[in-house]
Amino acid sequence: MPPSPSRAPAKPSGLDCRLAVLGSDVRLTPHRREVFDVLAGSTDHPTAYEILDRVKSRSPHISLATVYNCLDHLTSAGLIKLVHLERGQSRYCANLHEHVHFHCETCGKVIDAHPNADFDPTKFWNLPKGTRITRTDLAIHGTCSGCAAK
Amino acid sequence: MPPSPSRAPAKPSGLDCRLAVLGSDVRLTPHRREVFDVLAGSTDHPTAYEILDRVKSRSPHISLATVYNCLDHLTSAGLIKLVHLERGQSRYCANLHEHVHFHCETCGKVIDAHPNADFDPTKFWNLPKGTRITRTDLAIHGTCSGCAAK
DNA sequence: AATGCAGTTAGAATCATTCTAATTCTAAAT
DNA sequence: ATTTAGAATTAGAATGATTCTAACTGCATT
Repeated sequence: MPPSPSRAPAKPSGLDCRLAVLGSDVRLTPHRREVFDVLAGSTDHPTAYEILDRVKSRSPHISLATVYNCLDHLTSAGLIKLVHLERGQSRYCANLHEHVHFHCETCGKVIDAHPNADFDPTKFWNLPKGTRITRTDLAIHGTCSGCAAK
Repeated sequence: MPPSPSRAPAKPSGLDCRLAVLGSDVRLTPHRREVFDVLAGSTDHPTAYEILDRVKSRSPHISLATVYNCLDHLTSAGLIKLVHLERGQSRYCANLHEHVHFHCETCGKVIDAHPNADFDPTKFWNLPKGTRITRTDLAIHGTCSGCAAK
């Protein structure tokens, strides 16, 4: 309904830009773009509701259902990642570099940690023969340096 | 306040047995024991609701709220583990050996995989100095050998 | 026996997410 | 330019998972 205000210049229309990643692709509609941009500009792993809040400043009429919709599309296209650290709300992350999530059990903060060496899960764990791995999610729980200092 | 810690050997009733693990302890009430036993006898990472179903054969009147209650107590005592692999229901696991979870995205099955080498997360990821780790959760997603064969 | 408190319960309440049906928009075909 | 089919979007309802509430039970200490 909100006919996007400022459409990108070159394209026939803002809708027709696609981004191919990992073999998949998504139509980057204005809302999907905004959701993606908001997430890409966040380092705090926001929830769907927090993303709604942030997108609202640009698209005041966007609905929560649309945010979920956009997030689902972006996730299945591999443009963002879904993170489950606790019960309750899912969190999202646009950092596509290989990384793991550190979750502070005291303040709830989630920090990305990047690898300093090659990590191959099959080196450490015995998976049944024939298993195919598509992705690994490592969550490290504990106390962040700030909370530990107190 | 669970009465006196100095309650020695002779157990006046089934309620009074405790199990100390990792510094924490729980009163193993009959329900908590049953919930624990059901989980310990399962290898499929059941949800709270599935656990309710299984406990019902022994305690037909147990309620879902009590199951959640027991699971929370057992979890915070370190007797069982909470597993988050997907949106939706949490799953529980009584395997306390170091292991990771393989999640088949096709059939939904969750398989425990055990280590064949020492795994030290700090060897691979740069965490801010001062971070304290209490536990790590590694989820490996993919296709299990059965599904991959098809 | 009286008291106090943890454990238990059913059901209500809440929270997160998904679904539904109506509507709007886009892209391709006329 | 118009039509058309299908995708996107919406508000609100519905569902599902979990937590909360208030009442009740039963053990354990007084």
